[in-house]
Amino acid sequence: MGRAPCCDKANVKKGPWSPEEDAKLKKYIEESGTGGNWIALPQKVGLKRCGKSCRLRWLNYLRPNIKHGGFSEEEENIICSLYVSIGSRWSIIAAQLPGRTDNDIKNYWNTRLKKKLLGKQRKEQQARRLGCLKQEMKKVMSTTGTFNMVSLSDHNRNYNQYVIPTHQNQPHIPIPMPYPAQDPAGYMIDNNDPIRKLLIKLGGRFCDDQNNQLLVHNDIGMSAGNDLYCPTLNISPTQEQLYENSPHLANDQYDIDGVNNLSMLQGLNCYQPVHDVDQMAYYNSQGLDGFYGEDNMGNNGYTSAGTSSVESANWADMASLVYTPNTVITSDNYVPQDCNDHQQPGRMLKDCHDFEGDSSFLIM
DNA sequence: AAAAGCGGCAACCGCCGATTC
DNA sequence: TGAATCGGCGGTTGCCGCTTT
Repeated sequence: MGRAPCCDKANVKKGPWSPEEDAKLKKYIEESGTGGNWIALPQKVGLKRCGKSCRLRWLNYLRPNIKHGGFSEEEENIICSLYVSIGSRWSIIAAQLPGRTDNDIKNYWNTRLKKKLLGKQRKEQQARRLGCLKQEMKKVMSTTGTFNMVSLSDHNRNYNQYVIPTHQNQPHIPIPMPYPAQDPAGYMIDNNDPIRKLLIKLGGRFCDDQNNQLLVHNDIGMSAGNDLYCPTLNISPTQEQLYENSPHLANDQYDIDGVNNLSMLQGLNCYQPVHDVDQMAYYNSQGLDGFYGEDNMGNNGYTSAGTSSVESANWADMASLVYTPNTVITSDNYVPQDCNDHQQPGRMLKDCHDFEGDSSFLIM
């Protein structure tokens, strides 16, 4: 048996709200409240609207202290940081930005931030390719004394195989972003950082929380963002042990069946906040290689549906902006737990192929 | 000047969990 | 206990205004 509709669709007005409707709804709610029943509200107010529509209008537009547009740089940073950490949980992100609605943030991300990030990525990639092309031309000229397009394309093809890894060749092992190593003046989050607090609340732990490093064993099929794990130990706790360490995982509102919790936590590991959008792109200058270029499906940066790669970017794609496999392991980001010595300072993370398929990860 | 294309954003849709009966 | 109902959420749609051709 299907679910009954919340309202009589035939007698309900749709589309943009008129100022009169806004005024009616606002006046009623300010004087009488919602009464805890949105479905019955339109009739009381005298509106031919669906209750859900009233709720949405109130929450997204009419309620007091709503801010529209003009996102500050700080707000952008928070959105980006949280997006790569917890994905498209707009209501949670909105809760960290007073006056902002989840709808606003979602729209802002989809129309501005996503493109801003990927657009910068593409520019850098093009500049890099151009530089390499020039180098190759010089090299060919200096060795052969002459130059033709055939030799260039041969060189360039080899070069591309190295520089632009296909999805198939990309290792699936991210690493803590080496902020202190690469940026000594880097942004260090302290215990009062609101994002840190939020992520801890959601079940994450930080590497400086040394007494409470939390290992999560993911033996459940990985979904979006499944690349995000930091292999650490060969022995992983059971889910019961996990919940024992972190009971809120077992009973908070996000714990649906264990799968969601863990997939959510996959985005929380190695969490580092970003200063700004530019910095995100900077630290991941190779994170989207192949994204705009020809991928191993021969899509030339476009999906078969004709959607641009910008549009098809998903949570995992964005997360890859933060966790780059080409990160060099340093003494600062080296995870001390034994990984059969695969993670050694001086090695690049992409060399740690043996860990593909390992399903343990550490919340850093 | 008009048509086409594009981007931004408000609003809708449908699913899911919680609550009520 | 399970069906009905509601609230909340994220994804998607479609309108509208601006820009480009």
